[in-house]
Amino acid sequence: MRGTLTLLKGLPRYEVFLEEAKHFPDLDASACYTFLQLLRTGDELLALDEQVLASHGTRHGRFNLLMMLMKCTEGQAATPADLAEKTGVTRATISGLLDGLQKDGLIERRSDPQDRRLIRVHLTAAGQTFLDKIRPAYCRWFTSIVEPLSEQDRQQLVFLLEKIRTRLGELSRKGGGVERIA
Amino acid sequence: MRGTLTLLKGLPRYEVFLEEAKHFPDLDASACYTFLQLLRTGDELLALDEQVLASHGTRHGRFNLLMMLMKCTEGQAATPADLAEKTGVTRATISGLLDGLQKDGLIERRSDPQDRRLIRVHLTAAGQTFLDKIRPAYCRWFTSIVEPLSEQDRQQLVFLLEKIRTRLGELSRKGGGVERIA
DNA sequence: TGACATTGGTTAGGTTCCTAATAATTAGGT
DNA sequence: ACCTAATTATTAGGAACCTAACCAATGTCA
Repeated sequence: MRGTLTLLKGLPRYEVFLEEAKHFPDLDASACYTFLQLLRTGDELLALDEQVLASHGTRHGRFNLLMMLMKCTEGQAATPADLAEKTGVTRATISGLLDGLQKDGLIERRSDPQDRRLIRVHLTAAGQTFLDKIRPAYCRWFTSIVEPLSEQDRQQLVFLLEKIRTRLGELSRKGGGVERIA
Repeated sequence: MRGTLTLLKGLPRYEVFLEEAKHFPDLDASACYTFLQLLRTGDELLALDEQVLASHGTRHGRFNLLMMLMKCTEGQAATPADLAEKTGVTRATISGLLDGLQKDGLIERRSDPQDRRLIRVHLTAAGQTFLDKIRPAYCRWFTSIVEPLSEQDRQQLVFLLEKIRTRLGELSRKGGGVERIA
């Protein structure tokens, strides 16, 4: 959060492939263009999201974890393994994130008396306060992102992305999606 | 590249916000849903792309750098600063990436006799060979991603993403896009 | 009861990114 | 010419992720 106009990023390998597409007719130009646009949008969105979170003193990993903890208040408190599965990172990563959050007093680790292998992770009052402070601004930010899209645009976009995600799911179940298409 | 069915990832804070949207009517549910879908698709696409590159023995950073070097063959060879700007990472990161690529013999650093501060980065024959070997498979992979979309779908998707990216550009020029919207 | 695999959390070590500080070189102004 | 400012590449140190290896606690089953 220094430069503020960093993040022009944009054009890593994208344009290179686009140029390729002109010289090699066997390369499907529309596929190339669509993929690149998708990849680039995702990249820029993630980067800006990270930047927004950073401006509030947090990061992707920590924010996800806190949000997940807030959700899991009913019933037994979550264990690190639960959190790993739900946030999609490894248990080792959770350990590291919890260390940081605990040091900042946002979460607490309590060992489970029933099963002494388990750790129960609790959001502290400070953690809850922190989330309550951030969420309104975060909601405003993501609302402003999709603001230029009409209601119909949004439905269309969600529909198209759903198709892509379905495809991604198919491919990732195989060996990374490359060997499969021989 | 071990688990092959890793990458279920998916649902970090996304669902949590979706649930929020029900309880707080001031939270625009369609904006929320669209944003989350976009973020998640981007995340999954990037992750799978990384995995595909890894299966060919490379990674995002290195691949982008090599592709960029391949493009910049005409005229003076690129300097690390050029590459940093064009690939959208810092110069420090470029230094690290070049170290790795040089160790693997894919690039060469030559100092510029005119301006002795400058380093000229050259793709070696091995580097070119490496790229030539990877690109066809990479093209097949990304083609397969957008394959389920019709030509019209693709145009529509690119159009919508362009709108989003324009918005992202506007917001990132200000202070991360949050302070601006008071 | 005792071997044995399984499960949960952590640690160790590596990677890619970042920011900030550094040393070397060039450019500008007087 | 000389002092200062700007610019280049690099290093140092930190964060978030990963895989692999580890130990403790639990479950299983002869």
